[in-house]
This record gives sequence, structure tokens and C-alpha cells, in this order.
Amino acid sequence: MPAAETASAIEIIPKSTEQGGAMHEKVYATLKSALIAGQLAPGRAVSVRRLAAEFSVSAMPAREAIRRLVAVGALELTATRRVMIAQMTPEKMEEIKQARLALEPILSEFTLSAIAQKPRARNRLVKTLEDIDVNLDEAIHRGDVLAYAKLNSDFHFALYRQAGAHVLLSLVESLWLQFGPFMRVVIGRLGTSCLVDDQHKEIIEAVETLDAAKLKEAVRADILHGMHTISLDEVQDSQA
Amino acid sequence: MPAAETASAIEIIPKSTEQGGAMHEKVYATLKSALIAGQLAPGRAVSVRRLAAEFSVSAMPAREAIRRLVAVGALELTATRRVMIAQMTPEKMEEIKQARLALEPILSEFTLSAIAQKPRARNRLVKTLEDIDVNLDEAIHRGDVLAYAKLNSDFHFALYRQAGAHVLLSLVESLWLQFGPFMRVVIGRLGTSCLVDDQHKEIIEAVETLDAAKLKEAVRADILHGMHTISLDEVQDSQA
DNA sequence: TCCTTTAATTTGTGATCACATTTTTATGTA
DNA sequence: TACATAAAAATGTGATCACAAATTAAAGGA
Repeated sequence: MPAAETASAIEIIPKSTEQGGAMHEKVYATLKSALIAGQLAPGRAVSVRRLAAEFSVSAMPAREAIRRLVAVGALELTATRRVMIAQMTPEKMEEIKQARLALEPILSEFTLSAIAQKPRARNRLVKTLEDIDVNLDEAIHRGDVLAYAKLNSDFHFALYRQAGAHVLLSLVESLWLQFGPFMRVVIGRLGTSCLVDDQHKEIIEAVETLDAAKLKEAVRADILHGMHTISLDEVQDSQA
Repeated sequence: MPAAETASAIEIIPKSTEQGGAMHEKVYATLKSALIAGQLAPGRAVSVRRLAAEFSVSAMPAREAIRRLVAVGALELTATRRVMIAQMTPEKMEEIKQARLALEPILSEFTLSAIAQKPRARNRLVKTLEDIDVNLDEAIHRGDVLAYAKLNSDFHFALYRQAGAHVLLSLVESLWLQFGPFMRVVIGRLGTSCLVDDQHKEIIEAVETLDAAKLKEAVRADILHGMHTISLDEVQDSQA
């Protein structure tokens, strides 16, 4: 039993049907966050009934959430149609790296032009990024891998979300969903000692000064650095 | 007592469970092809029960197929959670264009390096592309919009599939799923007279000569041309 | 004819059951 | 202990029902 206290077991009887949004939406969103933040290990089995039990719902919402996550590559099917958190391979890692380098600088540029004429939004974004970055530094010094992974994803998506570019954001989310679980494992092995966030400071500066070229380059550097760190680790399977 | 004649009329009883692959897989694949090839109009309503009836299956496989297509942006939810084929907006179109320009040249480059050391695979690919291109030209001269849309997607994915890059291919598929239905409408309005396929010839040449730079530029030009053609048309909603 | 109101139909979503298959655990044998 | 075999539990998938909400069709009134 690896999970432990995942807030389950509570008798939050989910009403007859729903409350605000659909149940499967809630299950999906929760799983998505956990995967992006690297809180679930690759190769871990995910079953409809267990997921349903954890969320205290029937099989239906669990099935739909799983189906969506499979569709975006976060979960993968075995030969016998069982579902697990996607494994990493060197080839897949290379693809993800190329796709991130291609998309995330564009997305950050969209953000820049979205806030170019809105000083208040820009200041708010800078503030948000700085706050996250402070916590990020603390997590690094604490050696808290879990917190680092979560805050790092928070940082990037706080930046990307402001782009108002739903299509691009979905693509990038899909990529993070695929390497998130694996990143956590790697950093867990290497420790946070190898981590720096120089690029984050530059990203914040570029946002402040509305310097698109600098921003894109900083994002690109951040991706390269992160992916390089991961590649230091051999992409051997990490079964539990 | 719904039993009796089961009211299903048609006795294509789909076995107890399945036969080769899962039913929802079949429904999904069929819908995916139709959407990419532009055979379904944007804004058209898609409901679980109607889809199930069309495929002579129960609601279950239809639901899962719909869920997957929503996940990749091919279908969209209304405010009341009803499902329709995604509408196009100028902003979305711009995002898709940027993403295609960022990803498809990379994907074609992957294909090139995948077949670089395999003359037989290369010849087969060239042959496939030439065959499709011949039919494409015919479709253009015939003014057959439907055939053009299908063959055009066939051409690109015949090229991209050879990359063996599942992650990148999924992202690109997602993009085509989103603009496919809309493209059909636009070309339907403009007619095939405005279409040319100069880039396709260049793409084939670049594959033959293993010229990566030329290939990427040709793919880029093809995307720009296609998206420009579409943009000539005002992105007014095309409700039925 | 046009608009409001009411009835009927359609639809999304959750829950539950059935069944074949797979996976795991238990059991027996050498 | 090691391994093959059988029993038991778990799992994916399809089918069906229930219910609330929404859409559409029908009816009524001016």
C-alpha cells in the first residue's frame, strides 16, 4: 500500500447526482493535478473500481476520467487493456523535449502579448510567479522533492495560463501529464541538490520588461536544463 | 419489461462483449477519421444515444468515444454539457496554425531520419505519397471537395506516421481533429479552384533526396498556404 | 400571426449488473 | 525450495435503468 492518506475513506456521499460540476470532471481534475505535479509513480496500476472507491463514487465517473487521461497520453493501456500510469522511454522523452521546445516558448509569447496592455494583470502575474519562486527555493533547500515538482509545475502553468490560448495550453498540459510522473522519480533519485532555478528568475524579469526574445530564450533554457537533468538519469524502468 | 423483441429491430447483436478490439475503440476510430477528413460539419450536435444507435451499440461505447474526442478538442461541450463538433474561432485558428508550424516540420524531420537508412521504406513512402497525390489532383479537377479533404489528410499522415513518434503524432492528430471539420466547410464555400498542391510535389522530392531543410520548408509552406486559404474566408459561424 | 405556456421528448450523468478474461493467491507435488 | 496447477479475487467492457435538466413540440390566447 503505497498511497496511505489520500484523503479517502471519508463518507462524502456525493449527493444523488452532482453539485457544481460533473463528478467525472472532479476526478479528472484531481488526477490531472497529481500527475502533472509528479505525485504518482509511473507504472502504477490504475483500475476503475479502485479509483471509484478512492473518490467514493461509482465506476462511471472513474471510467470517464480514466478514458480522458488515456486519450491525452497520461495513462497507457497494457496489452490486456489494463491501465497504468504511463512509463517513460528514451524515445518518448526526446519527443516530449522537442514538443516542449516547440510549444512552450510560443505559449509564453502569447502570455506576453496578452498582458502587454494590461499593467495590472502583468503585476499580478509577476507577483504570483515571485511567490511561487520563493516557495520553490525553500523546497529546494529543504530537499523536498514533492513540493519542488508541484511548485515547478505551478510556476510554468501560472505563466502559460495567462496566454488565454486554450488549444496550445491543452497540448502542453498533455506533455506535462506524460513526463510529470517520471520527473518526480528522477529527481527523487538525484535529490534536489542538482536543481537550480536561474531560468525562473530570468523568466520573471522578461515578463516584467515585456522582453519577448528574452522570455522565449529563458523558457527554452529552462526546458533544456530540466530535460538534461532528467536525461542524466538512465531511463531504466522504475517499477515498484 | 423491455425484453421481448428488445425493440432494437436489427439483430446485429454485437456479440456478448467484443470480437477483436473494443467497441468504443471502433466508434472512436471511425469518428476520428471522419472528423480529420472533414466529413462532419462544425456545430453539429452529437448525442450519446444517437451515436450509439448509428453504430448499433449501447450507450456505453458511444459515451467513451465521445469522452475521448472531447479530451482532444475535437468535440466541445456547451454550457449545458451537450456535445457538438467543435466550432472555429479566429483565435483558435491562429493557435492551431502556430502549433502546426511548430510541430509538423519536426514530425516530418523525424520521418526523414527514420527512413534515412532504409531505402525500401523510403521508396514505399514515396510511392504511397505519389499515389495519393495523383488522386488528389484528380479530386481537385473534379471539384470534389470531400475527396480532396480526405486525400489531403491521408497525404500528411502517411508522411507523419512513418516518424514512429507517437507523442508528436497524437498532438498533430489533435490539431487536425480540431480544424478538419471547419476546413471542409471553407473549401466547400470557396471550391477547389483555389487549391494547388505545389508543396506536395516538393515534399515528395525532399523525401526522395532526404533533404531535411527542404522538407521542413515545404511542410511549413503547405501549412501556411492552407491556413491562409482558410483565413480568406471570414470565420463566421456556420450553423446549419 | 406572434408570443406565452405547457406537455412530450431528448439528453447527460450516475449507479448497478453481467460476463469473459486476466491477475493474484492458494494449494499440491516433486 | 521450486514449480506447476487450481481456486479465488480483481478488472475491463458492454448493457440497462433512473433521474434531473434541457430542448423541442404542441397548444392556447391575444
